[in-house]
Amino acid sequence: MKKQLLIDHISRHVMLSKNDVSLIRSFLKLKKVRRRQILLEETEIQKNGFFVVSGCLKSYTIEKNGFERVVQFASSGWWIGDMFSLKNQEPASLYIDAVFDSEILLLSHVDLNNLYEMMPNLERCFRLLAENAFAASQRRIIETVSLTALERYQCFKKRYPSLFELLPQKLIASYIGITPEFLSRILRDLTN
Amino acid sequence: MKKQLLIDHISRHVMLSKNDVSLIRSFLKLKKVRRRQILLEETEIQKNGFFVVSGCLKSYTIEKNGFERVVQFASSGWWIGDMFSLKNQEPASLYIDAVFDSEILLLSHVDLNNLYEMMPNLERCFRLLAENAFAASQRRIIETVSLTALERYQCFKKRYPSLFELLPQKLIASYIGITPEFLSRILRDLTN
DNA sequence: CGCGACGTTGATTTGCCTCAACGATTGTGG
DNA sequence: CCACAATCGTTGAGGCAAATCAACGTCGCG
Repeated sequence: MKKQLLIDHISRHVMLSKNDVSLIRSFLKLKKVRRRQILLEETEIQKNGFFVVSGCLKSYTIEKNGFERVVQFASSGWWIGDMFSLKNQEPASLYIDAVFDSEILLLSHVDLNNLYEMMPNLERCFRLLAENAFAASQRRIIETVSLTALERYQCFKKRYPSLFELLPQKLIASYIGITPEFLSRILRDLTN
Repeated sequence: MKKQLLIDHISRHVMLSKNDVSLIRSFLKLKKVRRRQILLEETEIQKNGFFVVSGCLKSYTIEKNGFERVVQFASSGWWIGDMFSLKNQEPASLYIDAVFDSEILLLSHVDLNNLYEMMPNLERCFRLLAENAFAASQRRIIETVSLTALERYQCFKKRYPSLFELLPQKLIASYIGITPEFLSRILRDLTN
């Protein structure tokens, strides 16, 4: 069943009792979303964390000129959200929408905090997740400022091969911080 | 006493019993470091997390051309480290050194994990810290790619006013991802 | 004192963006 | 099922933000 994917995901980090498992399951809600469907908008307060079962979501900002700047992709087995908004229940600064038709699990901020009280193990799991996310994010900052556009492209391809195959070029360009036109030129020059 | 600063820091997030406090204190080691003293080098495995009591540390990478790229500053009351290395006991990809003469507290990876077993509260504290660090890091990625050099400079000044006053211009330039020469030009144009 | 680190400035180059136009593909409503 | 719109990738011309390289003044410090 769909919820099992999340249980497996958590179990990879910490041990869960049968009780824990059914408790967690009871708080999850499955949701199907269609391509381009928006799940979170800027200034909105994010109540639920999103865990992707199938398909793919992305978080992004919209700049003055209307340009979408992708912050993160999340395909099967990944969490996504606006951490500031979720944690502090403040207005979000990110948008989140579906890149393809997707299935996701919702876990509310309130329920998660209740689960922490009941299961110190779960708190450990989310500590580890946050630490990993932070480390990856630090690495991305370094890469963003110290690599060229081509190097960032190759880096993305190597690190997320499955995403790389599915995503339109345009979104990859946005993620690595260049315009679609310039990515197109890079690829042309690469194969001449 | 110096260790109290860290206790206060933790107490801002979670409640600690007297027992907890003395247990934590027993694991801390105070260390004085001099300006430019290196605390962590690339490929080294980081055993201790660093909590700054006074002075200022920075983490950075060194690029092919020898250029130092600052990833993070940490002044009084901040943690700093190579999260990947610390968590997984893998070779670090960052250097850490002292910007000024500093005093820091060392907390070993192993001791911290033992403390987690004894104090679920502490695990909560570090979950919150990691989540905050991740959120801040995400925000920095957005700013890095979507703001101009001048805007990033003003952003830094506003967000870290105390650091801003102390740090040499060169290091601020490195942090916001430009050359010292270009920052110099920006400032000249700003005050004409 | 003399050296090294820092900030400044000029000249030149370059990586990447902007704007505009054009096929190819996708998808969608009539 | 076709026609038309929307989206995507591509290409060209031109422009700008920021890097590079080199030279020079200044200051703090050993």
